[in-house]
Amino acid sequence: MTKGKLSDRQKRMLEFIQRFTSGNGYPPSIREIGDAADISSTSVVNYNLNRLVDEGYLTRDQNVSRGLRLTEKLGRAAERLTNVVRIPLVGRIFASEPVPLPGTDSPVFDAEEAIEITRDLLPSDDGLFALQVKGDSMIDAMVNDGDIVVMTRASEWRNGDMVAVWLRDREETTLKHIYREGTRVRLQPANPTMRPIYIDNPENLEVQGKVMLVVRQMN
Amino acid sequence: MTKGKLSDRQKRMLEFIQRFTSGNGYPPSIREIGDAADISSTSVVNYNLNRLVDEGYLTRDQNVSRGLRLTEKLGRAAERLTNVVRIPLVGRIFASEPVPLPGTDSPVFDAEEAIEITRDLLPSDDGLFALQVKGDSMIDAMVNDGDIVVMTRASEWRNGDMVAVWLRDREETTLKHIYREGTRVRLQPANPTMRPIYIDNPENLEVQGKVMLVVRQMN
DNA sequence: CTTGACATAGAACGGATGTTCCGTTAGAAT
DNA sequence: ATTCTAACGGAACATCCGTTCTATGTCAAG
Repeated sequence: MTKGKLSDRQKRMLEFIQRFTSGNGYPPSIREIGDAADISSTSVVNYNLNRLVDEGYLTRDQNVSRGLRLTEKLGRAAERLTNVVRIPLVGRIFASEPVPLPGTDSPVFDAEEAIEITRDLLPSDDGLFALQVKGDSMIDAMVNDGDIVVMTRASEWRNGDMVAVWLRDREETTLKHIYREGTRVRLQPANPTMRPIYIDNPENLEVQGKVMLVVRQMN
Repeated sequence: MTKGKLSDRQKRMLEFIQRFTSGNGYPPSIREIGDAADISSTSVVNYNLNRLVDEGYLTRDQNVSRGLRLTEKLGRAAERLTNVVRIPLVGRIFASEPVPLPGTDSPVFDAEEAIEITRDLLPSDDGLFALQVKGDSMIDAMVNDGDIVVMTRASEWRNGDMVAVWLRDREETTLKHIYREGTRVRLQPANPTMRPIYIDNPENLEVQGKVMLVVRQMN
């Protein structure tokens, strides 16, 4: 075999490994590969698997059944797998109520509802939760009824962040860009035609989360 | 065990199976699960695996080493792989120019720039392309500068759809909800506080795509 | 108390699966 | 012709790994 080129057998093997793995959720055994690629001897399969390792298409774990995985050179299965973040949809967000926060207890698989977001849309990937906006009260934040807002629980914020805040005196939740200006805080609507709110008493301000992403689905 | 609830052991097992599988590319063996979940007996691991099958968290293949896979209830590797749609980012959208449409020639994977979206956010999955909004001119559609709009090329539309239209007489692109009303067409801004536009002459109206999804990333 | 369902532990069994060894063939180089 | 190497086939071997069986403890129902 010329270096860098694959024989027909090896191509069939790779193809089968890809198909089998994505179909079954686990890789094929040596004998299963042999059957699929018309190779009667397990040693030959083993031999060619090692060639494929040499060429950088596979990695193998010694003495482990089905202990192979495709490298990035081919299907980026493992990569894509981690490219999706599962975010629990913990509730709805109204203007008239504080943001419902997720319990710290709930592991991922207890969440009844969740949405999946590709990681490249998000800067970080933990402490995330999602809320569905109910009502038209967030239109000054350019957020519609039905939109899904993905937030981090982090209570620290930097100038310009869009945050969900609970205003104690007004008893109101809003989404605004937040800026510290000397002793007071400016809450700036995303809609540039609308006026900011100024908060002089920090007691009235409760930052409940930082908005990372807004998703709007048309039906 | 109460039906529908998981014991601590079972949670540990699931968590380990997830971690192991995504880390190694193949599922763990019964004994590996036992070691990780502090279970000395393989039969107990087997027993609890079957319970997890009963609860719908797993499927198993008989007499196959590492023959496990997580079900959709958790998020399955192979499924997640196909659960991502790659959408070409074909350009930017201005108010002052028609929507740039993707060439029919370019296959998905040749696109230099693309975004990946999980399929459950989208009703269909072909003929999709994405545009980044430039400028504040779409704020009446509740769409901000920098937002990404995912559209279908389909030129047919139904009442209530949000579409990208090119208005010939005004030489302007806008995003509006569209309604047929007798002989004329009503273009309704998403922002409920704003007034609709009425188009009497259908010649002036060119529907360039149907908006399926709007994504806003905060930096 | 007795019973039965449930969860667990340990051990043994046997099939599934990776590994190794030996022999053969084909082609290229010397 | 001889030699070397890559590739292959078959079989035996060792062990990895799923399955099964028996025994034990718990707890609520009868």
